[in-house]
Amino acid sequence: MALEHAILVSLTERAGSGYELARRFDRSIGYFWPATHQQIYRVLRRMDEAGWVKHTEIAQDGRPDKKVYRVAAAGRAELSRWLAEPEDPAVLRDGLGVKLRGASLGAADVVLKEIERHRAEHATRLEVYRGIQKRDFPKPSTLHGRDLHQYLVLRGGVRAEESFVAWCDEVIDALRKDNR
Amino acid sequence: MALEHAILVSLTERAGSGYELARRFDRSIGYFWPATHQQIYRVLRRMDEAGWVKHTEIAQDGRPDKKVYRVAAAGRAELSRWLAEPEDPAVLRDGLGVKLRGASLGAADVVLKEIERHRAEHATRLEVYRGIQKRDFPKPSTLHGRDLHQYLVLRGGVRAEESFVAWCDEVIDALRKDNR
DNA sequence: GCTACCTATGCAACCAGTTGCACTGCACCT
DNA sequence: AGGTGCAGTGCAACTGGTTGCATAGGTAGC
Repeated sequence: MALEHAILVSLTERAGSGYELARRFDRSIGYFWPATHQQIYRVLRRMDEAGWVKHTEIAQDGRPDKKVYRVAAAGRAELSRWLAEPEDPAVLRDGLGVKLRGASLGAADVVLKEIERHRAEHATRLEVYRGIQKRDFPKPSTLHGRDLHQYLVLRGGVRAEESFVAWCDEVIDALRKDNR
Repeated sequence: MALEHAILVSLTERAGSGYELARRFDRSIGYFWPATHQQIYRVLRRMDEAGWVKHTEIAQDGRPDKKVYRVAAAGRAELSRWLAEPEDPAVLRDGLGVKLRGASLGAADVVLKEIERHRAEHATRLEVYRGIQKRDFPKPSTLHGRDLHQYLVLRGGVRAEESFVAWCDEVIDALRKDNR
C-alpha cells in the first residue's frame, strides 16, 4: 500500500510538517491519493518509529510548535523498493453505478437528479485541474523530469474527470429519452 | 455507504445465496463495487438481523445447504431511502499516480515498465467490457428501463478503461521521449 | 465582544475491507 | 490414489481509513 509512499514522495520533494503535508495532499497528491491530517499524523509517527523519516521540532511564536519531517536513508531505500515493486491496478468503486442499477425501482427521477449533481461536481473539479494545467504547465512540450511527471499526473486527473463528465452526459441523455 | 445497498439492488433483481451474490459481484456489480464472499456473508448476516432481508435454508444433495436471501419490506424501504440520499462523488485513488510522481528519483525506467504493465491489464479489462457490450447489448438504442441502466453502467466501465489506457499511452510516449 | 477560521498536534472509537484459514463433498483430470 | 477446482458457509485477526473530539493562541470580520 501507499500512503507511506505518497508521503515519502512528497517529503522527498520538500521537507515539511504533518500539517503542511495535509495541505499539500489537499492539492496535488491528494487528487489521486486523498488523506486527512489524522491519518497523516499517525502514519508519520509510525514512519518515524521505523526510521524512515526524522523530525526536528521547530518552535514558532504565536502558533504551536511544529515537527518538520525529512526522509531518512531507510525511507529512501523503502521508497525505491516500493517503486520497483509491481502494484495491483486500482479498481473503481463508485456508488453512483449502484444507484443507476437501482434506478429501475421507481426512483428513476431521483437518480437522474443525483447524476446531474455529480456531473456538476466533477465538472468543477475538471475546471480546477484545467486551470492548474494552464497556469503551471502552459508549454507541455518543453517539460522534462520531475515537472513532466507532475504534468502527466495532472493529465490523468483531467482525463478521468473528462471521461466521467462525458459518461454523465450520456447517462442523462439516455435517461431523459427513456422517461418520455 | 453502499455494500449493503449494492446487495439490496442485486437481491431485488433476483433472490440468491451469499455464494451466488459473490459470483454476481465478480461480474456485473463488482465492476464498480468489488466485494469478496467473506464481506458479503458478513453484511448479509447483519442485514438479516436488521430485518432488511430474510433467508430460507435450502437443502441440496451432493453439496452444502444454502441460504437463499430475499429483500424484506424494511430492505426495500432502506434502498429507496438511500437512492434518494445525496452521495459524495467518488474519489480516484491510484498508486500509479504516486509512482509516476516518484519517477524522478532515478527509477524512471522501472516506473515506465510498471505503467506499461498497467496499460496491458486495463486494456484486457476493456476488451472484456467491450465483449459484454457486443454480446448483451448489440442494439443500445432499443433499450429501456432496467436493461438500459445496466447498459449505461457498463458504458461507464468502458469509458473509464478507455480513458485510462489513453492516459497510459500519453505517459509512455512522453517518458520515452524524455529518456532520449 | 463574539464568532469563525487558520495553524498545529494529537487521542479514541469506530467502520469497512483484506487475508488467511477451516470444513464438507462432489467432479474431473492424471 | 492424489491434486485441483467448484459449490457452499463461516470465523478470526488485521489493516487502513473515517469521524468526532480536545487543546491552544492568533487573526479577521460583524
